[in-house]
Amino acid sequence: MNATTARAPHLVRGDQARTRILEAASEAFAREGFNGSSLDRIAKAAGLTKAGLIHHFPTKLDLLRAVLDAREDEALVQAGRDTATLHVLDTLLMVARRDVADETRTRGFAVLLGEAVALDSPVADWFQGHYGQLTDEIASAIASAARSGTARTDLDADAIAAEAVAVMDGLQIQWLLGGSAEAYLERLEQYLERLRSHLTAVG
Amino acid sequence: MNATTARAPHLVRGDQARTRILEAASEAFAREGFNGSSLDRIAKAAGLTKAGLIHHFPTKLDLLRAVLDAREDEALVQAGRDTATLHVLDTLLMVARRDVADETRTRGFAVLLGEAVALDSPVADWFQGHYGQLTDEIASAIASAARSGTARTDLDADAIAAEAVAVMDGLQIQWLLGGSAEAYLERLEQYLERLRSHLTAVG
DNA sequence: GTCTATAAAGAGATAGAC
DNA sequence: GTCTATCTCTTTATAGAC
Repeated sequence: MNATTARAPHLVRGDQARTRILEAASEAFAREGFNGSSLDRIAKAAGLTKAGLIHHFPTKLDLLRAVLDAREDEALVQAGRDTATLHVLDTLLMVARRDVADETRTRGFAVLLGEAVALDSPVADWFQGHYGQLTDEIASAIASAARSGTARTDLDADAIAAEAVAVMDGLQIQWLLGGSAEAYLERLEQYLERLRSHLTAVG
Repeated sequence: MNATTARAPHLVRGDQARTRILEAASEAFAREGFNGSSLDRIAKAAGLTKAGLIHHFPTKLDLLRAVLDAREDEALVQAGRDTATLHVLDTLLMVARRDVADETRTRGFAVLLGEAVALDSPVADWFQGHYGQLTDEIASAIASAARSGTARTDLDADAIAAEAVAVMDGLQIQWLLGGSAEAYLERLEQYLERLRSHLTAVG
């Protein structure tokens, strides 16, 4: 799928420096953003010099793209997902719980998302793809549930999916800006419950 | 309230350079973010040199704070707001419409918000205050409506307010990342209608 | 694959003339 | 209030040794 996951498994083990760099970069982005961070500091944190880092990632943008690709939301993409029923809503809550458990990574991506909103961002397309995939997955699950009689049929699955993703993102911002993780999860759960009621109510 | 609005009206007219700088900075932040922009380019866009800019805003951080303070969400804060009834929901839609009408400014603030999520951001407190004021206003309106019998009493006004703000922010991100402004407004309206039904339904 | 050394450019901020 | 000139520091990236 991407550069990271496409690498043969037997090569991953020998790639310790690359992994250390990616982790250090993710932390740096969470602390200072992409534009605010420097290759020198990231390299030092990863335990090598800037020139050593450049050997693995020729430009700073290459490093950013590698960090993004290394994420890839497994929670929804990998096996175990249920893309045909309203259990997607449960999956969303699981994704949020994992985000809370790994605050640094989540903060890093939130910062990168913010920077990607800038007009000339070179990674806007990455986030567009990321969001498109997520909302499509949710929307198709809702539509599928409607077809199978588990949900009402008089609703706009795309709009509902976009709204659910929006609530996740918006509440996550509030959490990262100083709110509590508990409030984040509680409010998301409360919203999803209400959404489920709405989706299963008789039209 | 802040440095900008506190300035006496008769002085505003003589402050053309300051105004031009703030506008140029807002545009620059929307294009390249805070960390990605430079005082030199902002100054040139405002029609003066970097040293001339520094005369008005001693440091880059001073400039950022001035841009933030120059916003101040009038839509909810100024006269005309209705903080005691569920008309706050209509006000939220009006705020979104104004945001759509001034995309550059909205994008600039979305980018700055993203950068503020970074751990060591010096303006995180500004956004905390901004969000706190907005959600408090909405929450108190909902609570007030509940007391007066216009809304049910068995709900968590703070949670609902936070959720509404989250939907606005999340949908706004989707719009700015490449979605259409129409979808943003339609989906927000759809959510607010459903929320109103929920708030006024019998508990 | 990692290093030292260096280039080349750009950043924020200061000093002082006008 | 705006300018020119400069300082100082940091940045990304390259060259070439080991």
